[in-house]
Amino acid sequence: MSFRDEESLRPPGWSAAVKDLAHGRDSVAKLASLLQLCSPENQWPGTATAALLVEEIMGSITKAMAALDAGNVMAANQMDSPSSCVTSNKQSAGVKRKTQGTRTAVYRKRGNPYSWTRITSATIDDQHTWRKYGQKEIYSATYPRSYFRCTHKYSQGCRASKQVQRSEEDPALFVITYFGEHTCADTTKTPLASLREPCIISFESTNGGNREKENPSSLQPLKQESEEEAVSNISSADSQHMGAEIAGGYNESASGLHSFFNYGTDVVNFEDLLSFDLTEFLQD
DNA sequence: AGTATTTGACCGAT
DNA sequence: ATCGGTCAAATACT
Repeated sequence: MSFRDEESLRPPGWSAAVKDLAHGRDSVAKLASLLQLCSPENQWPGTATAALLVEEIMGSITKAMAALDAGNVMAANQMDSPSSCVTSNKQSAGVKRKTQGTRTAVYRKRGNPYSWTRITSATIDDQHTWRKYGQKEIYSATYPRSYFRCTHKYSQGCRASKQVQRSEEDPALFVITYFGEHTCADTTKTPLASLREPCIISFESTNGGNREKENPSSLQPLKQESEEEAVSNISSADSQHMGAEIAGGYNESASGLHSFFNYGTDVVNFEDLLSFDLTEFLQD
């Protein structure tokens, strides 16, 4: 589909809305930069709250832009015939595997700006059920990355997914990157909404980042949702130990539970997180 | 038996 | 050519 075709599908004011959101995003980025200037000595009591609010605003903008984009994609899909899900030429020539649909849309995830990252040292309950569909050794990364999709991807067409990877700086931490919004019926809380639980945003590096306990009620009881098992192949013995340790640690003390956003340079660059490619967004 | 996970292969993006 | 995201058969688990 050409850019012009997509443009004609957009509702009136679509571009203006995107531009306004982009402006808001820039403003939030500036505010985040100001907050970053607050050293531990000169922080005022509302620093943490302000940081949380900044993150929430950013999340809202992210979701709004994602929603606009999703609507655009839906419109685009409606223009495509069902036969667009065809086997690639290579595939039909190969015959090694069953046919797979085109992955044109799938690969948009690489560099996808509509994502948010969470770092946690324990299993957390984001109120969604996930199913692991892959694990990959990542070049220049010590630990493998695990891939999860929403359990209701096929039953309800939920497009949410997440990636879990052990932190390079602190192997006890897990970096969880969420993609897409849950549209499934069992959604009771979005990952961002869950951040309304006691939680802190850190604008510092991982090593020096502020951490705060997450609501213990958010622990995930389901095996399939445990992040420590998500990277189980790092070392099965280690992960088993870890799983027991986390479970036991929680019962005895919640001190081991930390959940925070980190937009520091070591893990997630805040600018990167906010760096929608507006040009691409408008033309994609 | 049904469901979830593991893991090698496939293939688009860079 | 390489990397990384996804698929799907095989396997494990309940």
